[in-house]
Amino acid sequence: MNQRPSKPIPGVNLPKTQLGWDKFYALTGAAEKLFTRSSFHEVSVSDICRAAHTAVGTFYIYFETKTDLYRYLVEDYKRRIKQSLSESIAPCTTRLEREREGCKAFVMFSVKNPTVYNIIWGSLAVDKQLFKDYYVSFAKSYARALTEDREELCNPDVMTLSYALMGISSFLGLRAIFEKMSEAEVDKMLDESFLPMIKEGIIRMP
Amino acid sequence: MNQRPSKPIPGVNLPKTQLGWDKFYALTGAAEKLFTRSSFHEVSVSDICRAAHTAVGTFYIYFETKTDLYRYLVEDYKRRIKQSLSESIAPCTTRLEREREGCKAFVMFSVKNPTVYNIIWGSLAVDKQLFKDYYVSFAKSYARALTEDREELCNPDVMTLSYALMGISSFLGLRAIFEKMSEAEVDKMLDESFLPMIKEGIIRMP
DNA sequence: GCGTTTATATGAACATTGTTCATATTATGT
DNA sequence: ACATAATATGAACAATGTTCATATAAACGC
Repeated sequence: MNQRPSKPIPGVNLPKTQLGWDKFYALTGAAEKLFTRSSFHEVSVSDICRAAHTAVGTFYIYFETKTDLYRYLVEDYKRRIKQSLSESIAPCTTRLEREREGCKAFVMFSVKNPTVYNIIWGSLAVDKQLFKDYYVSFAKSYARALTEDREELCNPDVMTLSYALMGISSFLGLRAIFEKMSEAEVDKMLDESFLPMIKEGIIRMP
Repeated sequence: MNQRPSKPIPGVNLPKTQLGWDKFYALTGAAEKLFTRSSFHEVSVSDICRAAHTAVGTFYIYFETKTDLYRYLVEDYKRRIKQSLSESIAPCTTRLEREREGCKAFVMFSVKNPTVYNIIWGSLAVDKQLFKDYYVSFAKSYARALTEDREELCNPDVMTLSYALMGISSFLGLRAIFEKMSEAEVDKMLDESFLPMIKEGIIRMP
């Protein structure tokens, strides 16, 4: 389930024994769970340690600050989102299908991991550069993918399209969380509203 | 410049004398300035009070908690954004124009007040309910407005449209901040990419 | 004007937080 | 089996959000 980080993360000291990894994942898992219900400043380090059955000192072996644990969660979510997207898009053959399945993957990921918004958008309050890098890099790879399917697009401005599509997915995911949507409801929203929107537009022209 | 809140805000005790209002705006003004550079958790109540030349006790006359001051700032941005939107949309006669001018108003507001993302999205790291209330109420009023122009829409699902359009505006605003766009560049993006998108869609259908 | 009440100002004091540290225990390599 | 590195622990510290008793200023009735 948990995948060990490949590249080093500033402020995070990765364990070197199995016992260490157990404690490490106990801490990150407990933190993620606590952040789902409460916000960053409502969760204390001792809350996290109590939930993970560790002492406070152990926390500071692996994370230099409480913020660094948060930074680790950002990187981990980024990896998981990209993986979920590439897996769901893989079998698709048209851009339309890729947009539908990509949007669905993101929305369902959001429903299953509502904390993703706290982590990604909340990164604005932690490290603005981290936040900007996240979306700029996401937009670039999105634009690259759209360029490959450019003959299937109405408009050649793939960068604006990328931001618009990221915005749509992000806010539909937000709504899905707010309304605790089931997968069937998400499918319905995508088929009855999202697909018509990207196929025909929003405003009916005479 | 400052406009006194009309409706009561939970956790905020509005002043009843001129001296009170002076201190109140000194506190909110200092806080907004401090939150532009640092995040909610990095700014202490004593930082705010020092910048506003008030004692800590005075802070707690007007705000029950530090979070309640933040809540006031969110409400103030909401009011300013809604005002900017309604002013820019007022002269429009079609839904298409309203979407263009509404989107432009939001993007230009973002460019002129980049802190808006720190405050609104940062509210996730402060009070999740505050964040949810902001977007749920925004979506509702957006959907209400779309319903009035329903004969001009391709699709009757105004709630999904609201979230999608909020997403597009939000992310185009984000891009405009990242790339420090000028008003001319924003106009170009809206005319060459945003308008075609909502008029004809994104995927070219056979 | 004067007296009373309400509103506001103040910073020391308190409880809780993020963080550090000295010390004890466990794992690893030879 | 031993030495070294890695990990575990919770009491102690500095800083934070908040409260409170006390002092000053404004508002109001007469």
